[in-house]
Amino acid sequence: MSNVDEYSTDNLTNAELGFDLGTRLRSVREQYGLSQRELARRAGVTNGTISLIEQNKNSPSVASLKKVLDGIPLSLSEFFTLDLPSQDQIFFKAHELLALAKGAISLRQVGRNLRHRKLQILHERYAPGADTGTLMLQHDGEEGGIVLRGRIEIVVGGQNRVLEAGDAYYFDSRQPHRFRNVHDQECELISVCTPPSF
Amino acid sequence: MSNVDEYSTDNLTNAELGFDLGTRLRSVREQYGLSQRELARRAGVTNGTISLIEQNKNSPSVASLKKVLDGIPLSLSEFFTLDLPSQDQIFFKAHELLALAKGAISLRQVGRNLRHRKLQILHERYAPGADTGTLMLQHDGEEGGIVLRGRIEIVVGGQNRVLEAGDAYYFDSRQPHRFRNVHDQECELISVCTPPSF
DNA sequence: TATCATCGTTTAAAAAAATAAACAATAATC
DNA sequence: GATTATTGTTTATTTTTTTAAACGATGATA
Repeated sequence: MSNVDEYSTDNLTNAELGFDLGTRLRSVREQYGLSQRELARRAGVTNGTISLIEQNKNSPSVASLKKVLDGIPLSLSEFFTLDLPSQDQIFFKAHELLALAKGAISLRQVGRNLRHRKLQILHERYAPGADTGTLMLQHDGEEGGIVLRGRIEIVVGGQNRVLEAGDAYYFDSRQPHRFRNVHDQECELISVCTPPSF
Repeated sequence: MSNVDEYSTDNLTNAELGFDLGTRLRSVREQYGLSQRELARRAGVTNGTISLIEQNKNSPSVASLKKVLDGIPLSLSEFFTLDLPSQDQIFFKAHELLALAKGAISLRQVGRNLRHRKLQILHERYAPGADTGTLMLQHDGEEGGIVLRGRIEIVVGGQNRVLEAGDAYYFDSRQPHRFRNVHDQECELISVCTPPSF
C-alpha cells in the first residue's frame, strides 16, 4: 500500500497524462446531469470509483473508464478528443448565422466549424431567377428541406417539381440535382445536409 | 489471485471494450518497428507489461497506457480514434408531411419510413405555454434548427436561452434538453435530427 | 554446432485500483 | 425544526495490474 502524502491532492494525472482526466470526467458527467451514484449505477461500478477518478486519486484502467463512459454514454475516442460537445456554440442569434454566400442566392449556416458536426443546416434565399448553376450538383450524403416562402423548382435525377411554402423534399445527394427560383418573388427555405458537403 | 481459465486467450478487452486494444497496440508498435523491450525502455515500463497488454491479459490503467503511447509516440486521442478501419419519395406537398403529433405541439415530418434515412426533418409548432415535458430529453445523435416565428426557450445541459425568429441552435442530443414556448403567441420552427430518434 | 543476442511469454511479489461500507454535508419533505 | 434522501468523500479489504526475473524460442555469428 502506498503511503499517499496527505498534502498531494491530484497526485498523478495532471503530470503524467498531460491533461486533467478527473476534471474532464466530472465536467462531462455534470453536463449530462448525472450524479456520481447514478452514473455508477448505469456504468456498473461503485460511486467511490468515480469519486476517486474525478479527484485524480487513481488512474482508471481502460476497461473501467470504458464502463464509466458507457454510462453517459460517450466513446473513449470522444472522451480523449479535445472538442467535447460542450465547447461548441449551442445558440445562435439570427445575425450570427455564417453567410456562406450572398447575392442572388443567400446561404446562412448554423454553426461555423463543421469539422465535428454531423449536420449542415442552412437558411437559404433565392432571388427571382436565381439557380444553382447549369451543372447538376452531385455529392455524398442525403439532404432535405422545407420551403418557407415563394416557389422553387427542384430537379432530382430525372424528376422535377415546383414546391411552394410548406412543401418539402428529401433525396440522396448522389443523384444529380439543381435548384432554381422560377417565380417572380424571392424564395426562402431551410435545408439540411449530412454530412456537410462544403 | 484470479484463476485465469487456460482456454480464454483474450479474456477481457474484446468483450468489454468493444474493440481489441491489445491487437491495436501491437499493430501500432510493429508499424513503428519497435520491439516490446525497446518500446518498454522508451516508455519507462517493463516489457512484461507490454506483452500482457498486447495479449489482452490485463487492461492497462490510463496512466500506464499513456506512458506506453508516449514511447511511440502517439496520443491517447489518436490511439482511440484510429481508423479501424432506393427509390424513395422526393417531393412532398405541405399536406403530405407526416403528422407525428398534434395539439399543443404539432410535429410534421418530411418522409414516412425513416428506417433508411439519415435525417429527420420536422416542421414544429408550439402553442403558447407548450413544452416537451418536465423530463429532460436525452438520446443519441445531434440536432439543430431554426426558429421561424414566435419565441421558444431551449434548455441544453446547464444552459438556457430564448430564441426568436431567425435564431438557431445546434447541440449533441445526449445532453439533456427541453423546449418550451414561454411566449403568448405560437412558435414555429424547423428542426433536424440525426439519426432519427423516434 | 556452439555461443550469444534478442525476441515474446510467463510467474511470484509488489504496487495500484476497485469494491463495499461508513462518514459528513447538503437538499428535500413532512 | 426534525427527519429523510441524496450528494460527494473516505477507509479497510479484495481484486487487478505492474514489476522483476526467469523461461523457452528464434536468429545471427564464429
